Amino acid sequence: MILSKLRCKSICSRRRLFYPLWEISASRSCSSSSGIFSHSNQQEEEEARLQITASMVCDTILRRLPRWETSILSLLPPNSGVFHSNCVGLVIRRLSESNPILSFRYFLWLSSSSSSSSLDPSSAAAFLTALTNARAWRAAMHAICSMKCLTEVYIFNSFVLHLCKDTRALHCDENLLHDLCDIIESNSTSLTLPSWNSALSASLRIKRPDIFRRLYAKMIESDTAPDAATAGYLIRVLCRDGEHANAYHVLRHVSRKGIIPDVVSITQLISFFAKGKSFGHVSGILHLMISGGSPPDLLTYQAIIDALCSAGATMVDEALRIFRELKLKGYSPDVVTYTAVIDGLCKSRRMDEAWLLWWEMISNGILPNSYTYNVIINGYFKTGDIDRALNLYDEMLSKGFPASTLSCNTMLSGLCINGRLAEAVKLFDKMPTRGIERDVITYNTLIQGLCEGGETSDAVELYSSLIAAGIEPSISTYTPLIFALCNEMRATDATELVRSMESRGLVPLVCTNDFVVVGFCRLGDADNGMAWLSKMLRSNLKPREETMCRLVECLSSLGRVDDALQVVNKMFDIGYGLGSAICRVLVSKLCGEDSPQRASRVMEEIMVLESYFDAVHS
DNA sequence: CCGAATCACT
Repeated sequence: MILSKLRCKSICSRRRLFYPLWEISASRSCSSSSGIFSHSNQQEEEEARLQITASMVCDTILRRLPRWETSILSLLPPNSGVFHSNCVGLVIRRLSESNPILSFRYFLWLSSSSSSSSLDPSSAAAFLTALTNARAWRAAMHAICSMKCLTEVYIFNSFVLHLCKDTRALHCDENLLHDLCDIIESNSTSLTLPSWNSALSASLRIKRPDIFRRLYAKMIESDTAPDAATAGYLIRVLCRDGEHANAYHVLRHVSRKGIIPDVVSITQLISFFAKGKSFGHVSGILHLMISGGSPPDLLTYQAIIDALCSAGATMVDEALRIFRELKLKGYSPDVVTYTAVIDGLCKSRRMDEAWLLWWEMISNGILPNSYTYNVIINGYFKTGDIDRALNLYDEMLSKGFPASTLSCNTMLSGLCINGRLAEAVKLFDKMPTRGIERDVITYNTLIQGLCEGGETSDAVELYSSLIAAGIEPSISTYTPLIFALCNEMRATDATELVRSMESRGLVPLVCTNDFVVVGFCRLGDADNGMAWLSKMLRSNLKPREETMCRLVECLSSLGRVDDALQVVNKMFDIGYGLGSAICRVLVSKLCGEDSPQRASRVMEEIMVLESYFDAVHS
């Protein structure tokens, strides 16, 4: 509060306070030479007088009289030397020792009341050091800006280092680092490598890639050679901005010079490539780390194992291989590693192996946490082992892991897929009374359960309460509802929901369109079926073969042979064949009509197209 | 003292 007022005031009256560097050094050398040799009485008296004045100034300020700024001038006439650089230096140093904030207030007063005072380099250094130690960052930055020539390089570096370590301050005042960046950019004083790195790391911590880039550009411009830490930060900022390819290039580039960034940064990059299943890149980076003498750590392997486990059942064995290798190499997998592997096994429905690993983990002294419980409960539910799932859920609660939105979601889905709808609904109803928030997944899970259990109207009602609860629906909210409505001869209601989706900016799944087409066929509404099919084709969506067959069937049963043939043509365009069942329906339809010529023409056409299709595919 | 993991999605 006080500081911000002072800041405003000083911005209005920013004056040149200090002599250029050469003047200061000239006056210093002059006084020191006169100190050794002919020390005249006059000079001694002058110095004594300045010391007395300085003491008076300090006393006045430290007594904290409410308006010391005015009292000083009434106490001390200008010829007392109150603005003399020696006096100013003495005051600044004494105040800096006892109360840095008062020293800053004095500094501001000085700049607004005298245009001719100066601060010698050692006083300026003491002043800045005191402000730095007091974490008075704004004050220190203001002082640095006022002193056009920076005192000592190491003082500025120490200021930057300390400021950049103070993450809390950087978070509280979002512009702090930005303004520091301004100072660094406008200053010719170059920073040392550790200071550059700490500033880069700070801009990463407060999530300001823009500042990072400015700092990095200035660093390169100032000819400071980056080191491994710099490269690590650069890789991190590129990963954060989604420029993984560039991050990879940086890694390759610096590694050729023998620089290997820190494991954390490289792990972020590996994690990205692993999630994208670019395992070639992953192994390349691993080799680079090992040959560079900076071997991957547990979290690096964990990222790879996790990606392999999420990549599908075929990759789980590879994850297991790495997991075993990791243990042989002497790493101790932690609860996260075990959870990832157990999850992979659960997702591949290999519950026996998952259970073995669960016990291996416990016998290694690692206790399952809420994540571990959730993945294994989910696994047992998926494989239909409801009792074990329920037992483990109770065990989890008894171990002190509270029920959460996520664990309830797991339970809901487990109960639903095992046909225990009533219990799922009961759990859903109890959630708010137990203080557990329901999220979009909670609703989606139960909506899907109700739809699959034939309780479509309850599901639609649940959808309304989701909207009423102010929760934003997702694609998975609508998909099962639309599917169920189409199955239950309510295709028109389903299209209503498709429109709601689109009005919310949600793009329906391709199969959702298929459902709608089939839904209209069920109703015998071939016009709407055709309309939705052509909408799909216009949007470049590929309908399923089954969907198109249904429409052909529907059209022919209505006697609309021309339309049916049009759909058949589209099917051939896409590359679908024509099932013999559809052929029979079409032909019998045509033969049943009173135009045998047309029937034979159509048959011919079908045969030509079929043979064309076979030719293309053989 | 860092950078990790679990639920829904036909």
